[in-house]
Amino acid sequence: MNKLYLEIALPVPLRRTFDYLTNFQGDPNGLIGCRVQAPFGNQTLIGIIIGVKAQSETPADKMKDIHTIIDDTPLISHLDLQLFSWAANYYHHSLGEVLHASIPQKLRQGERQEHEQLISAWKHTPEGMGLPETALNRSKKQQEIHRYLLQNTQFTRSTAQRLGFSTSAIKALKDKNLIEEILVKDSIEQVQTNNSLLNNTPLTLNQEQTAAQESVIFHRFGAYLLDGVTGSGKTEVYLQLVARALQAGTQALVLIPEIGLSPQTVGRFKDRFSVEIAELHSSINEAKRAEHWQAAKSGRAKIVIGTRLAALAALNKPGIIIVDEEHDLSYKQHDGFRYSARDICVYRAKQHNIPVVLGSATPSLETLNNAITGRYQHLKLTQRASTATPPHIESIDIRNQQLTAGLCESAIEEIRHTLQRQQQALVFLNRRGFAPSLFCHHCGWQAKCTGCELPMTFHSHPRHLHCHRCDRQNGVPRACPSCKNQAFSHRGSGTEQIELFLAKQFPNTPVIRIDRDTTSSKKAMQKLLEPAYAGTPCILVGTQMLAKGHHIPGINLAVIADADQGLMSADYRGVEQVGQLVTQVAGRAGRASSTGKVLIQTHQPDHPLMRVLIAEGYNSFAVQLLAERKHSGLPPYGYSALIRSESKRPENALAILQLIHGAIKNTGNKHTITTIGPMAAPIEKIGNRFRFQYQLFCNSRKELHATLKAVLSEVEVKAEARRTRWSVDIDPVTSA
DNA sequence: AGCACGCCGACT
DNA sequence: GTCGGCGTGCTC
Ligand SMILES: [Zn+2]
Ligand SMILES: [Zn+2]
Repeated sequence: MNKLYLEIALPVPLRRTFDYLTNFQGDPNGLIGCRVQAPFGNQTLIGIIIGVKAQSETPADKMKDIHTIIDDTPLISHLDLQLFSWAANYYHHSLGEVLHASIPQKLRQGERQEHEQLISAWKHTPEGMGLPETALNRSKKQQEIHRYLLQNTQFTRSTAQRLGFSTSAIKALKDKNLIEEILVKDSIEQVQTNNSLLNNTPLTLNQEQTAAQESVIFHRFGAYLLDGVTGSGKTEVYLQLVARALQAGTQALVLIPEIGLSPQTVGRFKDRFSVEIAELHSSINEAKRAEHWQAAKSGRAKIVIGTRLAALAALNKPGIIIVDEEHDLSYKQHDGFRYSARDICVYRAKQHNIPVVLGSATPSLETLNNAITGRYQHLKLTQRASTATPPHIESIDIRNQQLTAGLCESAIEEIRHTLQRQQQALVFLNRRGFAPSLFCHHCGWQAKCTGCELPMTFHSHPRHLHCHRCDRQNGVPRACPSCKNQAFSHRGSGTEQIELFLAKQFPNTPVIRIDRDTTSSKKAMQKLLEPAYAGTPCILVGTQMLAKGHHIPGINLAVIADADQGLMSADYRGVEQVGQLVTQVAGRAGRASSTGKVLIQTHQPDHPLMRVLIAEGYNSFAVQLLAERKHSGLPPYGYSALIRSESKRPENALAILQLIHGAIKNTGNKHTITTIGPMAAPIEKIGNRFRFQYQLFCNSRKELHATLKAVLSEVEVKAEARRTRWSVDIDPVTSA
C-alpha cells in the first residue's frame, strides 16, 4: 500500500508548510481544506491540509504522523485556498497564519463544523424494534414515540420538542430498555425559505442612481467605483444591487468601515431584506461569529455584512461584493497578516467572476486611478438628495492669530452666529485630552513618557497624564520634579480643552464631546448624541469618530481646528487624508433650509492643493494629487513595501534592516528599486522599544515582489532576524 | 511564535 | 549550591 503524505499549513510565523504522514483510506482529494491536529515540536497544533502527495522531500527520520483529521468535509474550499495562497504570497506572510486569520476562533480551536457536530438522539433498542405498533397502549405518549420510531428510526431533542415528546415519556421508554441514546450528526434543519426577499419596498431611484445601478453587470467580473457625494444615496444603490444578487440566487458580501455608520448601515439592510443576514465584526461574540461564518459558508445567510475581517469569510455562492467607504483606512489590517480587505475583495470578485462595487465620496487615489485608466468603471452620483446646495468651504489663516483653546476669534464668532440662528456647530480636532504637553512654568521641565521619550498628554478629567503611544498613565506631579516649583503650564489643545472652553463661552448651550474617552460603549455615543439628533442648538466637539458616519441633520457649521497635522506630515499620504477628512466633514454640514459652512484653520492657507480642494472639490484635488504622485513615482504609480523593526536594543532593530538593505543592493534589481533607509521610524521609541523602518519603491509590482521574496527567504534564517520584532507591510497606508 | 536546552550571574 | 535571565536551534 502506498503511503500518503499531507502538506499542512500551520499557524506559525514561518513562510513554509510541513509534511506529515497519514493512514487515511479513501479519496485523498476530499482531504484538501480539512483541518488536522498535528504534533509540532512538542506541542499539538491545528493546521489545514493544502496538498496530498505520494512522496515527500522530508527525510523519514523527521516525518511524523498526523494525530487526527478533524473535518469530514473541507472547511476551506479549493477556491478560497487559492485566494489565501495568493494573499500569503502577496503579503509575504505565513500561509498557516493567513488561513488562521480567516476562520473564527472556535473553529481554529478545533470545534467541529456545525453540520458535522454530534448531538444526542434516541433510537429503538432491538427489543423496542421488535415491539408491535399496537403495544404500549396504556400510555398514549409512549406509544406515539414508539410508532414514530417504527417509521423514522430516530429523533433528536429538537424533533422531540417539535412533536411534543415529553422527557418523562422518553425516560420511561429508556427505563424499559426499549429506546437508547446515540450520537448523530446534526443535520441543520432547513429554515423554511421565505419566497419574498424584501421586508419593505425599495425607494425610487433618481436617474443617476438608476444609471449606476443598471451599469453593474452580474455574472461577470467587473470593478466599479461608485463615486457619490454624502447624501447622494449610495446605500439605496447598494440595497438594490444586493436585491438583484439575491434574485439570481446568489449571496452578497458587504463591507463597512470599523466605526461610525456601521450600526445604521447594517440596520438598513436588516430593514429591507427578509433573508438571513450574517454579521461579522468585532462586537459579535465568538460563538455568534462561528455561527455566522458557517451560515455564510453554507449559503444559509444570503447577505454577509461586516468589517474587514468579513472579506476573508467563506462564501457559498457570492453574486456581488460591495465595499462601502472604500478609502477607509480600517480596511487595512495593521498587524500580523497586513491585508487590505478592499484589495482582497477585488481579487475574490475576479475569482468568482462577479462584480465588485467600491463606494466612496472621497475615493482613494489607487481606486480613482483605476477608474481613470478604465480598469474600473466610474459611476458618479452628483445629486444630493435633500440639501439644496453644497456647503461653503473657507480656510482661515491662523498665522499670528491669538488662539483660545485652539480656536481663533473668527471661528468662535461663527459658532456664536450659528447658535444664535438656532443651529448646530461641530468642531473637529483629531487630538484627545486637554493639551498635548504639560511643562513647568518656571524651568521648562516637560512631562515625558519614560518609555517613549515624548510628551505626555495632559487630561483634566480625570486629571492625569496619558501617553497616547504606549498607553502609560501617570498622575500629575504636585511640584516640578526638576525645580520643585508648583506652577505648571500647558501647550497646544485637545478636545477636552475645546469642550471646556466652549461650555464656558456658551453657558446656555450643550457642548457634547465625542471621542474615545467619552464613548467607551456604543450606547454611550448614541446617548450623548440624542440632543444633537433632536435638533436643539448645541456644539459637538470630537475626533475621527465624529467625522465618520453619524449624519446629524441640524449641523450647519463645521470647524476643522487643525488641518496642519496632515498637511505638514512627513508621510506623503497626509495631504490625501486631509482632503478626504475635509470633504467628509463638509458632508456633515448644511441642510435643506440653509447653506452650511466649513472653516479650516491652518498655517498654510496658500497650500496649492487645499486651494484646489476648496475651489473645485475633491475630484479636482485628487486628480492633481495623482499628477504629483506620478511625477515622483509614488503609489499608485509605483508600488511600495515597508519593513518595520522594533527592539529594546536599537542595534538589534537596525541590524535586520541593514541586512535586508545589503541583500537588496546585491540583487540585480537595484536600479529599479529605490529605497529609503534604514532609518528611525516617525515615532522612534514606543514603550521602551526602539523602532526603525526601511521603505522600498518600485514601478514594477512583479519585480518588487520577486526581489522581496528572494531577500526575505535569505534573511529570515539569519540570527539577526531573531533578535528583533520585524514585519513586512505591502502597500502600507501609513509609515507610522 | 513557542518551546527546550545551555550557559552565566546572583541569590535563599 | 540552584533559580532564572536570554541567546540559539528547531519545528515535518
Ligand atoms: Zn521646574
Ligand atoms: Zn509612552
